[in-house]
Amino acid sequence: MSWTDERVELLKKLWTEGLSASQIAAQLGGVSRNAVIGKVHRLKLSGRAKSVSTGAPKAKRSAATRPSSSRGSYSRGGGGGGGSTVTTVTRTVGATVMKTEAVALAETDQRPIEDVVVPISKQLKLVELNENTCKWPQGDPLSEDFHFCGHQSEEDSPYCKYHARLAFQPSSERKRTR
DNA sequence: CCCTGATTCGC
DNA sequence: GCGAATCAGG
Repeated sequence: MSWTDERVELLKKLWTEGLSASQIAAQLGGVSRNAVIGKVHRLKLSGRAKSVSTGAPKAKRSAATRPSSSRGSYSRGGGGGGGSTVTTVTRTVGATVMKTEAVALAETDQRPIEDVVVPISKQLKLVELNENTCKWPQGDPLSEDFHFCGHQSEEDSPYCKYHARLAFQPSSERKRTR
């Protein structure tokens, strides 16, 4: 996956909105959170809402300790999560703000899709969408290549583990209060 | 252990 | 330029 102009714009937008790197990575699809962070740095828009303390820089990164081998694949797996079944996607297309609501059922019955979901053509590449299929939308709902995650989801969750935590977790906001 | 961003460096 | 590996922290 390359960084097209559109993808970069979305990256900037989401980053500015305060989404985490992993969230953005999932939204963009096809890239890891590291890729997102790396791109963010290259675009020189790391700071965000954070204030950088001036006067006491603690840059002590020593890459000399990094092993020169051991390159592997990046994969994640597991299960868990569960709760909400409604996903709201808000995208800005040109000068028009589109809001798409996708209702997904985790039961043995899923019909409401044909009524509420995606204003585009039919179900297009709407895979099978079983109760064990992750229903996380990927891509632009207005585009032909719009599709769903489709990965195996837990029986109690409409999403796979990765998307599940992205869907209902305040992320950074959940930092413990003390 | 889960996550977050930051940095370095081989490609 | 890209992103995996790694670090440092919550």
